[in-house]
Amino acid sequence: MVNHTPDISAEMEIPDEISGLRMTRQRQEVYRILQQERNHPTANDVFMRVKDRLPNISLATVYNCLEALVQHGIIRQVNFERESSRYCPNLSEHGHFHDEVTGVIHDVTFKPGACLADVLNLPSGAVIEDVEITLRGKFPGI
Amino acid sequence: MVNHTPDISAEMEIPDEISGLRMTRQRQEVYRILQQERNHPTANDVFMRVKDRLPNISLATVYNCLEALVQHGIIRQVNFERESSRYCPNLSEHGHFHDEVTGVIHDVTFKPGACLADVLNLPSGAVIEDVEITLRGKFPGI
DNA sequence: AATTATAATTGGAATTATTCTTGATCTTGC
DNA sequence: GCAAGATCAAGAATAATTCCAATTATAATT
Repeated sequence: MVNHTPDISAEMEIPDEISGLRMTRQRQEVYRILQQERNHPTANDVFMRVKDRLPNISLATVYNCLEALVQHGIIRQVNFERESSRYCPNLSEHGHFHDEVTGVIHDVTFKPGACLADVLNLPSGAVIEDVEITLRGKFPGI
Repeated sequence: MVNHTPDISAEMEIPDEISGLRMTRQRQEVYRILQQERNHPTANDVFMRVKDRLPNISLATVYNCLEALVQHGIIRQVNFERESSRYCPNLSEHGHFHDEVTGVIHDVTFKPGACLADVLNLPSGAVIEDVEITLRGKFPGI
């Protein structure tokens, strides 16, 4: 499996193709922003940021690019309640902790060796295609 | 804690008040439908069903009732991807398995004694207020 | 290199789920 | 019974997202 772990530089090279997806200029720039903004931006966040480099890009294109990247498994789409979808370049299996107070979203990794089936009574015979674990809470005290 | 486990009868009595929420006729009927329809209906599903008994009820009222019930911890709201919210009278901690083929949603219970913190690296100091676990997949073959 | 075919992008309109607003109606405490 | 407050109905408004038709870019073929 190819490793898409990012370089932080704004000028990082992005290949012409990733996982079979032709990386057009727009897709490159959208992807680049996700690599830089690790705070789970919404489509609109990406749109505003990307306009610095592609002033004529449209919001529809941002949605299209994000969808293409998601479809090809290059990024992940994350939903919290009914809020706008957020996007995440972290492909390793992980959940999210949503800080109610600050709105910040933290990635939550699995403990090594941990397996969901140890904790849940999965329907027998079911093949799990995707798992979404979302925690909501806060950091009390200071 | 009070046990709201339901009776299946369409004529089951619903008290005038639950958890401090005044149970108006509309709220009673909405709640009754959730007790009967254990398949995680959407607000619109509830709306269509409830019209049998309250022909003049509006969709906005169904939304209001559902929200009031959720706010008072009488039912739970469950979101899958960006689809319509669904509602669930099962208050015990559980997740959901969403069958991609049939669209059916199965409750997924925790194994006795299981604890999320055994599996996840929770952010230290975080107090978890709510957990949402959603699985998507299918039952292959017959 | 020109032509054709295919895919991507734009901008705006359309859609969908949900919330808001306003006035009417019901409930409850006095 | 009456005032205050809560709830309800109906439709308008909103927000996120998708759709659509026209244009542009890219790739494939001659």
